Amino acid sequence: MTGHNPGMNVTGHTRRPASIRDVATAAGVSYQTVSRVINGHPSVKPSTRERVLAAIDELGFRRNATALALASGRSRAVTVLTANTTHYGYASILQGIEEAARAAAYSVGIGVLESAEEPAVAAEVQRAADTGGGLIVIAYDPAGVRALGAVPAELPVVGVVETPASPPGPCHHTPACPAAPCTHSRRAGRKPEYIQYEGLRPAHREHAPDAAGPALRADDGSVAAGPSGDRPWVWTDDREAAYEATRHLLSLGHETVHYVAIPSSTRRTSARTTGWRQALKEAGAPEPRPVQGSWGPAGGHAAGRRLAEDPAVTAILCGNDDLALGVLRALHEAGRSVPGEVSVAGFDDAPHSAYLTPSLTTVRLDFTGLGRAAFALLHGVLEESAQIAPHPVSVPELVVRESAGPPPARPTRP
Amino acid sequence: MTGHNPGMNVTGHTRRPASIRDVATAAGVSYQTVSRVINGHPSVKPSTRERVLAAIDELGFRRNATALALASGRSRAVTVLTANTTHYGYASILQGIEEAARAAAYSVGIGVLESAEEPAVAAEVQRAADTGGGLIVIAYDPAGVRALGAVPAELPVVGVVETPASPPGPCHHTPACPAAPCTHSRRAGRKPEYIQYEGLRPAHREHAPDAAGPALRADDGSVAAGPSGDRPWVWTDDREAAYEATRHLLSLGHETVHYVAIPSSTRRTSARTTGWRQALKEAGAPEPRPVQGSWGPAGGHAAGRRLAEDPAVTAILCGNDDLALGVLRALHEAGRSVPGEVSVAGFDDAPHSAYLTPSLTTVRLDFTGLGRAAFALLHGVLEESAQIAPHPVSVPELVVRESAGPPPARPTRP
DNA sequence: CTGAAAGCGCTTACAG
DNA sequence: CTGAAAGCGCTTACAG
Repeated sequence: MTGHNPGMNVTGHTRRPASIRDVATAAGVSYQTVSRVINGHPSVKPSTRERVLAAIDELGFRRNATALALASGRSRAVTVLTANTTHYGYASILQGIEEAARAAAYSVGIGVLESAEEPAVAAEVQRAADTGGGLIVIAYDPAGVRALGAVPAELPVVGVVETPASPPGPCHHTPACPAAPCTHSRRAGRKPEYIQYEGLRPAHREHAPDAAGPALRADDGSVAAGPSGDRPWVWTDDREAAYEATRHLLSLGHETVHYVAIPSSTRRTSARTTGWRQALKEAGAPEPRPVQGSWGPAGGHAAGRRLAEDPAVTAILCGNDDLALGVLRALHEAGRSVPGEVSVAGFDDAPHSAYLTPSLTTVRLDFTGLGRAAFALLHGVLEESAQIAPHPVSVPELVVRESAGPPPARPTRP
Repeated sequence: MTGHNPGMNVTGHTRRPASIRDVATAAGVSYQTVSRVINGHPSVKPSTRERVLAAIDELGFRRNATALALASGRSRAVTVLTANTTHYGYASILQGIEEAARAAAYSVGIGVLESAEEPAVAAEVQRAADTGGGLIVIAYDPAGVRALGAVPAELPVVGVVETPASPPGPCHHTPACPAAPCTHSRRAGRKPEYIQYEGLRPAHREHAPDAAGPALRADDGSVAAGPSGDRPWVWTDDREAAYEATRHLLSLGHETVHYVAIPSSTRRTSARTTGWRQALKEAGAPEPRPVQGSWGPAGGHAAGRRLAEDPAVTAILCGNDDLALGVLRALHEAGRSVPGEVSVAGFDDAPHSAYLTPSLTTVRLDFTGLGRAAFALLHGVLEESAQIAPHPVSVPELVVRESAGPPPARPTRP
């Protein structure tokens, strides 16, 4: 009886939850035997196992997760570090992680990166590290990228990244470290989809302390040094998706396609921007300057106002659906009809996009699948026994709706 | 050296994080003294405190949260139980909770109630209880309401509820339990907003084991037996907000207002439905049957199609903005102009609502403020020292935009 | 197959 | 003001 937590109250009901000692007493065995039973240890006589199980049931025993974590050093917990929890993509990734974590009996915590400043990010990473378990960081923005970089090497982490550090290609297994398994890039269908690189298991880290491990060695033998360092990651091929969307707009007859960009995770140009640019180049279309947007509709609205002033603009690709919503609104305010005069396409296929007027042509991305894949990867790093089942993430898919069509019959440009 | 966690690696760097014993050795004191320093205990000689602090800094010591939780029984953690993490209201409440929790150095976990079936809900509550700390349950739907009801009495929990169990009114302090403080209902401004009832602190629970504690005794002395039982809760006054929105539509000249409902948290009619009905009654307007919707735009679309067929319908209030989006789309498909022929109003003021065409008249609700308030309340229950600062949640506010206007000059009804 | 010991990293009384 | 002891509820070797 420690005073602050008496075992019983006046009515004689147990107050403090039953411990393995309570179960042991009830079953007439030592508490070590109870431990064996709850851990599925094979060497327990069936009859005593029965008695223990009965006692567990009777007392409503639940193993104390805190004590388990302290004694064993493992914690069956994952915390998600992210700059945002409400935008469609972020929220869906979080949802996918939670789903998979729940299925694996992991608890999931979240930590929001409110600032992208280095000290604040470091503090948030520390906080997450303090709670124990593994980390998943959504590195779609500068705060996330910095957080991923600030994770101490000994912590198990997987990044959800915008672009892998190295061009995707088959892994080169390093003979020097035979114990480090390497998951080859997996592609579902023809198109590149997402690639899982399995990081080195903690036990083998010491064999390959250099920044770019074997999993990061690209096709051509060059060593990548991207934002995600040597940590395992998952991603969707945004570049490819933007490429397809731009080609679709071009195929409708537009001379070129303007682009309203989401903020990039790094100083360099984003994957979506790259894909858009590539399609333009291949088609020999003029390449307008991308308009910088934000994440929300307000940014799209501002960008749309500027674009609406230029009569030469007949097609606009937006970095996400919220941006597209703002663009649509700005075009409406400017009296330019969609898709009659201007075509608009988005990115993500957020839940509201199908119900807009006009409904939005966009690219569907499987964010929840991405979240599940991220967890599966982390799970594999955390538990030797957990096998990383190939976790399919569906390929980005162009969804054609009302907001994009052929350009005006008689071009408005002089 | 336990084998699975050696203190050092080959290069001589510390692998295992520093413990208070390491700090004690470095500072030349006992580890109990280190404990005193990190806990801000007053009786430590300034000079030794200095030395300890220096050692802490040098070793990069961070107190192990798991050990702290096990030894002290307190855990500075909150887990949020919710049926959904992506809808605007739910996601925003979660955001508010996380914000406040982070400021208080609490970790936040989430558990999704995927099913509303009793066994699944109970299992999820158990899982959340296992992780330790306090609970916040979003009880806007049957799954959440059941979860709130399934929380064991000894666990600290606050509910975010649709409607308080009893009509809001001043608390009746119970002289029999003088130690149980009771926070009086707080109103910001004229309109009812949200009320915080502070539950009994754990230490005093035994004095009032009856289901309805003093905090639940309503104005008239009747004892409430609502969905949230005797737990503290927070809420926004949806009834009042729906009442105002309906009155606004009526004031525009509509003969009556149709209603597309979100699912209710209980079998009884929802707070929003009640407010709508009350406004109609007061105005002597005919009361159409509410159309049952879901949470998303698809439900609104289905409801909108039916309402579009009835030429007598000139005004539609929707249970949330996503529903309104679907209704808007259905009206457009049916060739009925908004607001020319039909007026539409939503609920929530989701981020996209201002950018729709027509932009949506709606009621702005402060969900993040509600989340912060929920955490503040829990914090007060968890820590004697934590003072529950009056945590203002802004009053629901009608936002008038383009989607609602006067009815057609010549009524379309026969 | 099962029990007794030591330990995970802390805190909380209890001594001095 | 500071140290030595016992304990939180488990697990992991170590005996038998």
